[in-house]
Amino acid sequence: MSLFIRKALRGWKIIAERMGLSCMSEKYNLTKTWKGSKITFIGAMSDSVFVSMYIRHRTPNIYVPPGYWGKAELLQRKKVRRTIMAEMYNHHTVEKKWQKIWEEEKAFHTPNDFTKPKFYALVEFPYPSGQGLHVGHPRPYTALDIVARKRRMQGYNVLYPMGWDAFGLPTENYAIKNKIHPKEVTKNNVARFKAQLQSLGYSFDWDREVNTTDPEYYKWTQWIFLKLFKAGLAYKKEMPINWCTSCKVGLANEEVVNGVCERCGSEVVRKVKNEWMLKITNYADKLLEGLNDVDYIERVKTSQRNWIGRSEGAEVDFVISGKEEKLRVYTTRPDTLFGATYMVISPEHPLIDKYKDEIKNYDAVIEYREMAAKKSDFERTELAKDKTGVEIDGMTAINPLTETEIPIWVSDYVLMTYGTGAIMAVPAHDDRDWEFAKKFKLPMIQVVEGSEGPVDINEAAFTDVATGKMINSGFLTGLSVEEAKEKVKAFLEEKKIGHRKVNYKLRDWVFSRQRYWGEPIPIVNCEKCGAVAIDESELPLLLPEVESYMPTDNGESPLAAMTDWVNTTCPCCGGPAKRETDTMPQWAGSSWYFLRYTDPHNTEALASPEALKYWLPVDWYNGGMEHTTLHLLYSRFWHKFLYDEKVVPTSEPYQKRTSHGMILGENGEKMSKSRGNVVNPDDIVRDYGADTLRTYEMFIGAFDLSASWSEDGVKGCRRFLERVWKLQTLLKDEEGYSKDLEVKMHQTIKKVSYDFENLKFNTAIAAMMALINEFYKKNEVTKGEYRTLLTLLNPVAPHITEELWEITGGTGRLFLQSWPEYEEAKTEEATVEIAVQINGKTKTTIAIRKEEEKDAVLAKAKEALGGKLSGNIVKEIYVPGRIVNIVAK
RNA sequence: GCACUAGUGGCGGAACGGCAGACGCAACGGACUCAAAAUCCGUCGAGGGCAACUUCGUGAGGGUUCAAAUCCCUCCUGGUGCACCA
Repeated sequence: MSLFIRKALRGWKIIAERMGLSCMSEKYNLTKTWKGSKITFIGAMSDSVFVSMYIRHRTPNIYVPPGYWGKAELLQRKKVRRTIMAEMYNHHTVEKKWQKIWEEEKAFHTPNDFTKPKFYALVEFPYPSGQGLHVGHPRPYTALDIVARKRRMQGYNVLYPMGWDAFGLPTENYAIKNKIHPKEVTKNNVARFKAQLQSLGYSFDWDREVNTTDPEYYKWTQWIFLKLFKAGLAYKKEMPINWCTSCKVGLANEEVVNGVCERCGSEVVRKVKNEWMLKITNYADKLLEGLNDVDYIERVKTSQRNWIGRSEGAEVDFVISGKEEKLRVYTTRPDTLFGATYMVISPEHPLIDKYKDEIKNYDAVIEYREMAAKKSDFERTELAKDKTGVEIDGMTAINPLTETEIPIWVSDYVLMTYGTGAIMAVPAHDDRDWEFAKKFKLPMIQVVEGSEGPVDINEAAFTDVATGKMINSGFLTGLSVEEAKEKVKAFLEEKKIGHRKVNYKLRDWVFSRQRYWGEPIPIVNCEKCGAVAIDESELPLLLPEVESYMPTDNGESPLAAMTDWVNTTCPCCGGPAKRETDTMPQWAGSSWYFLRYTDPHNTEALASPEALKYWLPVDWYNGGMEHTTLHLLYSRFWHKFLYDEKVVPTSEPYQKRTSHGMILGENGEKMSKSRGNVVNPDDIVRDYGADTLRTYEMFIGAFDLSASWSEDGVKGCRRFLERVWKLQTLLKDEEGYSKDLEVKMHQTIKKVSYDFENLKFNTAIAAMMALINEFYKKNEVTKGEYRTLLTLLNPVAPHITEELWEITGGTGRLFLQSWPEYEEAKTEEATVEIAVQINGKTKTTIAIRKEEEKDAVLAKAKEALGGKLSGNIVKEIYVPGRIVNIVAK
């Protein structure tokens, strides 16, 4: 920045201050800079007016040096003042004023009035990160704030709460790095987040604020864990887990993203550790069935179904040649059993060790196993194209149907964690087996043909289940695939060589974390009694104060170093015992927080039965797509468990689930510090106001799709609100709607009401913009029209509309008014303009009354077409009130 | 690879069987200004015509229909999720 610009900037700032105007950030002084030889210099500004000046670079008569600012000031002062007084909206004062009033009047306090109809709106509570609020946060919050405000106006008792999902790694990592207690870090972050959210004017009931790190809260998280433990759903298991080399914690499968740690991005390796597990798989069917009774967007249901991954198949036992031993496989295609030409077991399969003496190439097999173990799950699954494997020398199996001897291979494309860790390979009808067989030149037998006859299985595997017909399959030949599946399953069961089996992709939830900043697991390990639950009366089991939050290299939690805390007595036998030092994952606290909101200060229970009965289920839950298979599934699992335990009255926690799209940077990329495209909501609130930010984020595009930020778009929304503000100058004394705008008013009420409930906020706002354009066209607006507009807009822009309501003499508070009603009959024009088409191409339009008969309309249409109509009329179509189409040859 | 989702002016997006481009942004022209900003009025998919008008146009190609951006089939491209799940 040149000295000249800097001086000029200072000059404008002084002028602005003298005029009693706040000054805009320097950022905006520099946004528009060079334009040909000009510098576009935006100097001081009022709260809304950019008082700017083009200074022709190096042109003395236009360049105004600081000494001449006096003159400029005079010019500016007169004009700007006038504009501001008469027309301009000061968001600073108005927003502050109403936020204060709402707080004092406890405007959005939610009574537990069990006699009124309820509406429970929920947004995912944020993780209070050190970065503060992201511009993406307000999108879902504003959306449901709109719905909540509208529902209040419609007479519902609305619960719209907010809280903090505050346990978690980033806080702990920050604490370690900066030597501040995580508790302090959390406190600061929460304070900042709260202030930021409050500056946006949300109608959250802050009386019900919850925080997962509050002992009064996590007491109940621990209580639920004890219930799970007592029900046998929490168990400890020695198992290979995903181990993050950097965080030194075990991760749930769901937390591993592309083979690296979701949190830190470090490599994830397999490591055997004794971990707490939750048996979510016990609820797989219930979680699946429950989806039929809820109103989730299809995308979410599909994701959950795919994640649970239920498949119906059969387990089949293959006899190992010359032994009693049987090799059990799981298959979804038992119908293709006649085509099984070899078997594959996973490198970790116990059969290998059991028969080590008989496997002639044992060393080669072990070498292969070690190679596979080095690979992370990511590599093992990623190298899809290039199959690897070793044939077991000295061991074969017998196909139970064909009784032929087939080889057994070891390959890492078979996973020990799914099914039985062994498969029968049918290369003719499975893509993976086909690739493997091609590579190792293994035989293929076609047992299914298409409806058109045989297909060439040398080209690709034939996997069409719908049209396939069995061939070369003994007693199955001639059947359809579905028939064959049934028949072979029955056969297997009859001969006791196999049985029906349902399998799931879903795995149990790894619940342990070797971390400090989480809920302590309320278990005591006794040498005599094993893992014993502590007594409920001892809850909450407080997180002890520690010096160091550093994870230990041996994978123990930092809590392990606290010997005073660790050493205790067994609640069962009274002997010496040690406390569990692992903590719970962040997902624990967020799995039930919506229950606590219903009765957040209850000390006797996680919430009173009355409150739960009244408020549940959550009527509308909005959150990110990224939580569909983690948080959303976990919390449904906990809820279903609590339902079985008769703690909660509903089997599903959320009646309706919607998802919002991401807000991307101005360049269309994800916002991130490294890309330098982060927008801070504080800046937008300061420069344009909370109402503008809210309006903009709702107007930015379809709610469920991602959208790119645009500062010009923000200005457009600001302009809209200012036009609403300035409408006061056109206000007429008349009540009610003027005749010529009556239809438009009813249409707008209908559209906005519908759109707010259907996530179409962008078109709702567009409709209101169109409405005020009508007022401006007429150059007047009646009181009735204006008040309806303000009411419709209030959920989106609560501050400015409340102020205008007061200015224009509205009684009481706007947010307490009832939602405008429309009459269906009045949403339609008496006369409509319809298109007249010839052969589907629009030629002209005609105006008709909507009740006019088809013949009359057609006659009118033909008259309007005049000479354009030629040839023989074949057909005449009239869609009432829509279109006339004349088909002519 | 599989699943889901999307592809429409200079841009964000409307319309989701019935007049494509609502609404907003940007741009351009005009009014007001010494000037600029702000504001207000106007133009704004492409081609052709002095004009009234006309032809073409919703990723590509086919199809269904009186009528397709919208429904069906094949393909291309982007986004998201999952990933050798037998």
